[in-house]
Amino acid sequence: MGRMSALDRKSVLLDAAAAVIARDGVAAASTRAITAEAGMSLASFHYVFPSRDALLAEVIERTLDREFREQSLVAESGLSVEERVYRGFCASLGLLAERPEVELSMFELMHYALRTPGLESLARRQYERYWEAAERIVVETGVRWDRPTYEIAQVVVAMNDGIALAWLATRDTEAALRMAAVATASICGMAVPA
Amino acid sequence: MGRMSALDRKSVLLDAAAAVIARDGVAAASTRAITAEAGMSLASFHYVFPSRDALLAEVIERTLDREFREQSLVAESGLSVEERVYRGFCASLGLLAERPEVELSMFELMHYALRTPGLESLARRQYERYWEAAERIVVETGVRWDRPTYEIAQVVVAMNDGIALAWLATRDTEAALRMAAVATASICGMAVPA
DNA sequence: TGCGGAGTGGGACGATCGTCCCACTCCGCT
DNA sequence: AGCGGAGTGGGACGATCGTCCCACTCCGCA
Repeated sequence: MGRMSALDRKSVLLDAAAAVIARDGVAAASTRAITAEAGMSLASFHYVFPSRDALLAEVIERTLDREFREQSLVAESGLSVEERVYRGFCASLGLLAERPEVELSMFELMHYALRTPGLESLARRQYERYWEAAERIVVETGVRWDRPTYEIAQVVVAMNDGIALAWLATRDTEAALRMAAVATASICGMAVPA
Repeated sequence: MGRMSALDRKSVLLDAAAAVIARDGVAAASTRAITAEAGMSLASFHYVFPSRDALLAEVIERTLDREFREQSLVAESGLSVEERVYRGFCASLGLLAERPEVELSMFELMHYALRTPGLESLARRQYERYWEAAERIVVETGVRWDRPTYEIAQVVVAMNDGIALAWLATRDTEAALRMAAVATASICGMAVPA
């Protein structure tokens, strides 16, 4: 590994860690596995990060932040609310089917944070960011709702997570799509007709 | 540790493993930690189980089986469907608040199975048992539904999981109760009025 | 009352873990 | 051109992991 600034190295290590975690799980993301994935020596790790947990904390922030960024309720004009919400769930399912390991590692990271002393607050904060990101999407729809948008957002997140977990465990796409349809109806039941 | 049959020992070890996993997580459930919890020597472990993974597989079956056994939609007469479904979600939330570690370990075990070669099918099978158990409860309500009961059950499980995950991450009980209310309305929207 | 085998304890193996240390290299500045 | 410090590599530390082995105990049956 050639020379590079500590900042670049940090970024490379974070990417490598995310890759290892997605491929082999959090438990397999040892300092050695991460540096090997990044193609650098073991010493470089502690030159940039004080500890493995410090890196994992940053991985959690970075990974979970990227999660919802890729998603947005398709705001094509001419589509009904139901159509847009349903497409949103389907898009989420598409991402899931495309890269199951990534979504699985998302859950793992959350649980790792919940288990690790000093990182519990990180889990809480990240989940609240989930909610905020979802709320932003809910607001973007322009639909009027019969209750606060953040409540809608929380329900969307919960249903999305529940469906994702079910699919990860069973790989039953039909069931997931059915659940998405029910979730859509449930969400849209809270929309106030224009 | 005195003498006991291999079968008793197996049971004691399984209980000890479940306790360690609930308290400290799957990653901390080493053979040493488990045998120490059970108060027996390390050698006894491999006298009963061929490997750590073999024990964990049995822990998964045992633990997840117990999960839904404790739950049932309160079938008190004179209560509306909405009331019963909502109470069911609340009962689930009560269990969650009472022993968060147990529910957290449930998720962890599921993810461990999904990550471990040879145990993926176990995860799938266990989740399908989840569905079956939930369906049994749904059928017990005696309510008529506008679609197959197993579809209702799958939605119930997904919503329950989604709400549980949100609560574990944020410990926001108010939000969880709100989501339970929305989930209830969603479920009951699929009930056919008598 | 022996005796065989099921059950038990403690130690040891090699592998891997997170972390640390120190000698070395090489870029950027004077 | 030389020099200081940021950046790098490889090896080593103690701890812990899963698994194994062997000497030992003691119950149940002949």
